[in-house]
Parts: sequence; structure tokens; C-alpha cells
Amino acid sequence: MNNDSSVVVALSPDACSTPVVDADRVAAVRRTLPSDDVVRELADVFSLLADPGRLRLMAALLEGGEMCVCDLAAATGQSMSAASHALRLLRTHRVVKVRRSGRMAYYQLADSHVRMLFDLAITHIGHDEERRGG
Amino acid sequence: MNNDSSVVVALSPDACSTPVVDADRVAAVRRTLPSDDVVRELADVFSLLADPGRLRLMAALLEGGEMCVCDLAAATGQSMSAASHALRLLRTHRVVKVRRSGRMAYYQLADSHVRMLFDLAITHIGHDEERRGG
DNA sequence: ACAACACTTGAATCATTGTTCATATGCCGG
DNA sequence: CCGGCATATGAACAATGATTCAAGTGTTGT
Repeated sequence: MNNDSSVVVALSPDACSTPVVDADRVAAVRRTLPSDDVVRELADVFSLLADPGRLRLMAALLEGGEMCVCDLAAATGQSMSAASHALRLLRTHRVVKVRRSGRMAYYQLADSHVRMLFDLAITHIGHDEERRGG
Repeated sequence: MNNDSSVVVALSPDACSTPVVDADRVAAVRRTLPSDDVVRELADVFSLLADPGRLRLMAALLEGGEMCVCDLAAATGQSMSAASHALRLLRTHRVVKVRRSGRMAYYQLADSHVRMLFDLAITHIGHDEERRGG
């Protein structure tokens, strides 16, 4: 069936370089896409998880519960400075929270989504390892 | 409830750069941490999700099912070149798969983990809309 | 054959980001 | 108060990566 509402490609003035095959589908998809803000925040969250150092930090907290910075640094194999920088990032994004006692800072995970994100991603790469024949 | 009074600073004989407060906990955590390879793969997966362009691409495929490159580019608001580069990355990481028909290339998601990763991350950033029951 | 088309790819550019070194802050014991 | 300690932070540097332009591949229609 042809779309009587004329397959007019309502391209913005500057985006006229992109041809469109199925204009209706494109329009429908555009409507359902998350807003730019949400997309940016999502990318932000995943960026936090996209670094081995931070990943180890989170895995350590997943297992160790609550730990101080120097122990976290030792457990994850990075310098205290690197660990502190990483924890700061995670802190500002509400992934971990800190409790201070004297000169120590004890960190723990702030919510439980991290564990699920981990498991899901592990499932994904496990799925990848499972395939045969290279 | 007091635990710090009994905390013995069990420094390893050769505590070079990183001091350790709770050596046992550190050792235990180290044992449970995923291997370097797994950590790297995890970071790799999350890196794919850490870009707005790719995120929009995946969200579009989540909604649109199977789409050609130019429609994906139009729907996600990027150039065809950018979309193609992004899709190539997603392809090599087995996140999307491609079907060719003539000069067209139709992409779709290769596994269902993406949707769960999305929902989990959206829950985390607190933009979870009330969509249960409807 | 030719040209237009859908897509891919390579190279260059530019921005982002992780790591390190050095220094700063605040707490504790003497 | 002072020195040592746990942590935090700033700036510089190097590496990674996204985007763009230009050119390349294979396909369809005339």
C-alpha cells in the first residue's frame, strides 16, 4: 500500500543529504526515541562502566561490601590517586557513596543496578564466547 | 558495633606504594575479581553503549526492527558515514547483524541483552517512566 | 557502457579521557 | 604544634575515539 500522505521527505533544511527509503518508519522511530537528554545520560552511565579500573572498583565493592580507598586501590591494582579519581567520578554519578571516619573514607555501592548491569553484560560476552568456529 | 578498635593494620612485609588496612579482605576480593580478559571485554561492551550515536542506533533498531542504513541515519540524526562507522563497530561486536539485498544493507539487533541493559540504565538514571500495566 | 545510488572505508582532525606527578587538605598521635 | 598518614585534587601528558571529507566497492536502471 502506498502512503497517500505523500512520501514527502520532511528533511530539515540542512539534513538534505540523507535520502530516506521508508519515511513513515523513520518518522515513527524518531517519535519513540528517547530525548537527547536521556540519551546523553544513558551514554554517561555506560561511560562509567566502560573503564577497566572503575569496573574492578565496582566488582570489588560488589564483593567486599564497604572498603577504604587504599584497600580498594590494592585490590584493584591501581595507584591510590587513580582510585581516588575514579571513585570521585563514580561518586558524582551516584554509583557509589562514601562514609568518612577520621582520615579514612569508606566506599560502597549506592544502588543495586550495577550488579544487574554486570550480570547482563557478562551474559552477553558469555554468549559471544559460546559460539564455535572462531 | 565497634570494629575499628580491633582493626590490625596487617601490612605486608613489602608494602611499597600502597598501604593496606585490611589485608585479608583485600586478598579475598582479589580472588573473586574477574580476570583481566573478562574485565577488558566488559569494558568493551559498555564502551559500545557509551556513545549517543550508537545508543540512538540501538534504540531505533529496538523499535524499528530491521532498517537500512540511510533510514537509520535519518532516524538517529547523523550522517550516513557516521552511521556506517558506528554500525560497523556494533557488527564486529556481534550487537547487530546485517542482511544484504542488492545495494541495500538491512540491520537488526543480534541479541536481546541490549533491551535489558537499556531498561536497567534508564532505571538507574531515574527516568523510568510508569509503563507497567500499559 | 555509463551514471546514479546505497553503502563502506581510510585518513585527518579534533575532542575526550585515563594516568601520573606534585601538591593540598584534614585527621591522628606524640 | 608538628610530622606522618589517608585521601583529594590540579595540571600536564598521552592515548583513545568520534566525526568528517573524500574516495572506493558493488548494484541497479537507462
